[in-house]
Amino acid sequence: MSDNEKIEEILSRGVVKIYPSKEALEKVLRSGKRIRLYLGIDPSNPQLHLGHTVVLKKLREFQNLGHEVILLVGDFTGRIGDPTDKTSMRKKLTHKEVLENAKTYQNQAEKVVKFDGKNPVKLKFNSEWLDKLTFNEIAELATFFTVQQFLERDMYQKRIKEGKPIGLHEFLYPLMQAYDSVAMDVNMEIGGNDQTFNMLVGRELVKSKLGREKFVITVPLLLGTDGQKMGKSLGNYIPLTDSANDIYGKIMSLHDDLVYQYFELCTLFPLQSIKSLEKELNPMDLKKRLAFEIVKMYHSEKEAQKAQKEFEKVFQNKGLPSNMETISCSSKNQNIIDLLVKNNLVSSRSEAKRLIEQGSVDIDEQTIKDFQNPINVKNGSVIHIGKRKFAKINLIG
RNA sequence: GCCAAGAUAGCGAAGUGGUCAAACGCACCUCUCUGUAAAAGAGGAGCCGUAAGGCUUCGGGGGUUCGAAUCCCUCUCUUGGCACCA
Repeated sequence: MSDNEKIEEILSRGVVKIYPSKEALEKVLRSGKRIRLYLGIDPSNPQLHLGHTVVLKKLREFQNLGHEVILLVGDFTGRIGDPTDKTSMRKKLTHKEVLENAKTYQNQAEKVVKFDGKNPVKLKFNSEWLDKLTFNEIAELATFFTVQQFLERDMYQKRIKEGKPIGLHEFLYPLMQAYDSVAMDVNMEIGGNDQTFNMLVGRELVKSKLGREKFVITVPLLLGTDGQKMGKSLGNYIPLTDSANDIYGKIMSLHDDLVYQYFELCTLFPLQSIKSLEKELNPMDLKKRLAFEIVKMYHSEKEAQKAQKEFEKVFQNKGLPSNMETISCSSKNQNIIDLLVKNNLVSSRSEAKRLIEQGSVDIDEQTIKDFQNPINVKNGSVIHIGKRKFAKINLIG
């Protein structure tokens, strides 16, 4: 692929919008100029999930082209709390916690961007300059914007309509984020679609203070595995720290019509190949391919193969997993409820009964229907609860 | 400081004296089916008890009542409006 083709792909794949325009940015990139760009990250939640990788991947592409990439830890802004997620008032992190979180973040992000070798990503903290600002300077920054400009933001409009509060400090947040761009003297910022407003405020400020352009690229927010907005309460995201088997399984639980999007946004698979695969394979096989690719990225090819075999074995062929928990019991005759509760396979006796009544507990392929009669177990018997819980019995004594 | 509204299960949100272990939606769990931990369909969802039944839950505490998520008092917190800002 020529550089120009690369640029074209970078500016179109997994991009929602480029400000001021794709053409303008393209021109700069083609000129061969090395630009400085950054991504801001939130240090209060260092647990990365697949959604975060979309923007990191974009960052990596620019890194590969030789541009200067900064990962900015928002240790200062984190204290204020981005109004974008209003519900959780963040607790103030200590400097030590911030450093630890940043490290955790870095360890996970390392799967996507490089922090070593030539042209490594630089890590910065915005408290470095935001801590030093005086009230005087803050007030001066504020003169560049009007209340109307800020109120135009959808979210605020919505809250006004609903009679919900808007904290004054929430107006300060975009301002601080904007100042980051000035302080680092960047040419570009990349962020999720939800950050558009904040990033554009930065663009304004760079224009006013430095008298030049700051480009902004917004990338799409990855939808959760169920096709809804990814969210904590929905339990529909995939943490990068998940085991290979879990990532594989969670991808397999993806809605069929999200598969292409995940390929596009989460893998390095060439778009053309995805399109042709889409025609060749049935949705399940295509999804398996996707799961494989993603596990490969965050674990290894070997792990991916293992995860795939395991999935086929356990879920497609209803077999037993290769590794399962072992529980010890001392007698052949067991009360099934006691056995489940004692070994923490279920959380309460009521739950155990419920599961048995629903026919979800098997021992050696035999469904347990009655929780009153004692059951017979052998050494090596396998208890299977629901879809995913397995335990092997180790008979002692 | 004053006035008002509100606090219900993981989240959102009904319920305004007994039929409320608490509707509904989302998430969750199970089963059936299948091409998958997909979709679809069916069911479940406090705890203890084989069961009958019992016990603990609707911000905290106290009260009224045969009986309270529901009424009263009080406290805490959230929010809106007003006032103060000499």
